[in-house]
Amino acid sequence: MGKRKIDIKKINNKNYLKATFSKRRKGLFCKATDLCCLSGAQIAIITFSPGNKPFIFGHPSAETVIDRFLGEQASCTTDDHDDEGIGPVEGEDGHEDLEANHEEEDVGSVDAEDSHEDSEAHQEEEKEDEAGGDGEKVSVWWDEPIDENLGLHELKTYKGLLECLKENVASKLDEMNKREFYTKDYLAMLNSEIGSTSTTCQERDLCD
Amino acid sequence: MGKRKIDIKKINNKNYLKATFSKRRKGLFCKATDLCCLSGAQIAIITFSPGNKPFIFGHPSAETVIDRFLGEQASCTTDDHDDEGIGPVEGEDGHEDLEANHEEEDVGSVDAEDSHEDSEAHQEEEKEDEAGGDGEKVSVWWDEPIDENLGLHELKTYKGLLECLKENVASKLDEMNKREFYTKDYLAMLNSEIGSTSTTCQERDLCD
DNA sequence: ATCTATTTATAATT
DNA sequence: TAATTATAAATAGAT
Repeated sequence: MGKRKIDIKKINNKNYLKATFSKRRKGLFCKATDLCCLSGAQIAIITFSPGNKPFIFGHPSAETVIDRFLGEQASCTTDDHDDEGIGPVEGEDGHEDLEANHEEEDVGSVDAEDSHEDSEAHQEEEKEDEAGGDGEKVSVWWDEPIDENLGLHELKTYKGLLECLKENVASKLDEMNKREFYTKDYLAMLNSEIGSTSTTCQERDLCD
Repeated sequence: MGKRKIDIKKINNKNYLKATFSKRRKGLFCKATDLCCLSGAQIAIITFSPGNKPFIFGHPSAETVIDRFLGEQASCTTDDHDDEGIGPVEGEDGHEDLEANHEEEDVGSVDAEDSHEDSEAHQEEEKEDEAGGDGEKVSVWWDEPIDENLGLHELKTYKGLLECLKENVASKLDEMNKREFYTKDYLAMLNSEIGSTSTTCQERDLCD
């Protein structure tokens, strides 16, 4: 998908690696967003970059999906998970299916494509190298100031994101309620304000 | 990317929904595979289809990546995770970064694109609908019979997958060792045979 | 499931 | 590091 076909093998040039990872991770998250919006599927993507920084995508939230996964795994493994009942499904792919579920869950992919942040929230090895620019941060897009350089298009997108957020928050609270989730001060943050009405994240074209 | 541009909004037609989810999930996993192979990133993707069936992708394995994520979250949340210390990183995106890491981790994305299986392994609602064909299953591609309609190309791919598998299995065992993982009878299955040598999943073009 | 017509994603380049 | 552009890929619609 570029000016030239490339072999899918490890990139060694660091700059190229960095550029490629960035572009493709964005593309991957966009694809996930599209898939969520189109099908209403719940998706979580956890990536650790070559630099070992986490990039997370989730609808309705990464935790929700992960927990559901771990929960099902656990219930398959023993009878109730206790500590680390991680299970079978593996680094594979190649299932095929899809059922019904019209009505029930709508979409609402929450992710903010272009915002730069600085990294942190990790205790391991971190060695700055080169190609300065933006680090990253495990923070949330809705905390970012809005103004900046938002065009009409971005504003529509932002609106869509907020609608998705509302939906996600509602679902998350529901989830937390049911499973007595403890997500740090996440709850406190979300407690502030939220309605829980309609749905469908239609205006959401981060992937242009 | 089709004969016509479509709006990214909830699909209601069940057949179309099913077809679209299948195609796009495959595309998503392919993208993830490529990204893993190109950058050596660790990626886990958990999806619950509209029919609430799980489709998992992981390199080196979904559990490895999830566990790492939860571990880091936990260590950020309190000081050491105890039970469910899920944390902050949310349904967002928009980080930017990438470090060095030449040498260290090679790629080895294990997933089998085109293999059909039947679903099961879930206790919830399951209603067969229409558009017969392949159901799905939380089984593993390497259990599938090989012969079928494999062309030269597929065989090369398969070879690559097996190499990746070997690598992943080695890493998984290592992981299990370190963390006393209990993964159902997965262990038993893997115990059968495995070397642990080289690496790099070069022949891996499931995404044609 | 296969097959195109098109739309997207993205490798190179600036 | 953010554009631009030429191409390779992904996929919507149809078979």
